[in-house]
Amino acid sequence: MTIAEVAKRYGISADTLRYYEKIGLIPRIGRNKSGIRDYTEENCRWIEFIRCMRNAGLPIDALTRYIELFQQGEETAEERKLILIDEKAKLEKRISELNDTLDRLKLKIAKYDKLKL
Amino acid sequence: MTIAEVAKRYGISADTLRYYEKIGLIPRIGRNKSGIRDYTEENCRWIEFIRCMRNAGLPIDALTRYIELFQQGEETAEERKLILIDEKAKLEKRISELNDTLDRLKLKIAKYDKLKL
DNA sequence: GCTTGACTTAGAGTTCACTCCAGATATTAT
DNA sequence: ATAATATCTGGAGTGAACTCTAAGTCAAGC
Repeated sequence: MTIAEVAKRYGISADTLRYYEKIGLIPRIGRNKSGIRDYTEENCRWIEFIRCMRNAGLPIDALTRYIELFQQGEETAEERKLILIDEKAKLEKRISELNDTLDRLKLKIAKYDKLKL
Repeated sequence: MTIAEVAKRYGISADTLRYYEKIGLIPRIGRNKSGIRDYTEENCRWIEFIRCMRNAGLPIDALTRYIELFQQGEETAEERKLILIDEKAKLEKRISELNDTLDRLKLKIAKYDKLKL
């Protein structure tokens, strides 16, 4: 799959795909004989996963580390799992904060309601 | 209250407090006769509110607009309420996305569990 | 009365996460 | 074969949200 196809599929620019590869946020993509990237389905699954995690605010450094370990093979599975557990805890905390802010927003709206607006 | 005291109270730098004032994210703070900011309790409540909302990702432009309207007086209450309702909807959507990502993270961790790690 | 330290302003600098550009090479259409 | 289009690389540029600097003012302590 070409970079343009993948870009379209996930709504990411080709520049961003190259950038993600450069910083190690997705694995190095294979090239054809003339040096042009050819994305596999597995590459696509990574891209989709990373997009989702980045969108939820997971830090780039945790994700690059995760990829790095993944590429080192099976013996890094435990460390990878620890990263996920750590990020899960942070995300739960974040969601809880957002829920608190949401409650506050609802309360403020309720005050405007009382003014019959 | 001086800028240093407020900065300490909310864990924000004095620079950030001046910056927030400059871009209209908090109201203009009154000065004493020698031009030095003197924060009232009401100013502090704004700062705390804005901090909380910014932390939840509410956009600066929505918040500056909210402040602007607030300073225009009671007749802007309805428009202010609409801003809050709009941001509440966006925040609910965001929380729901984060919950989806959290589920995905849990699922991935569960897979590592199955490998007895 | 002089130094020290907190404050003021305008504006420059920093970091992050892209986003764009220039120049080169490759593929596709005519 | 030529023109148009897509890709490559390294590196420069961008916008958001601060963060820092310089040069100056002011009150308090010695």
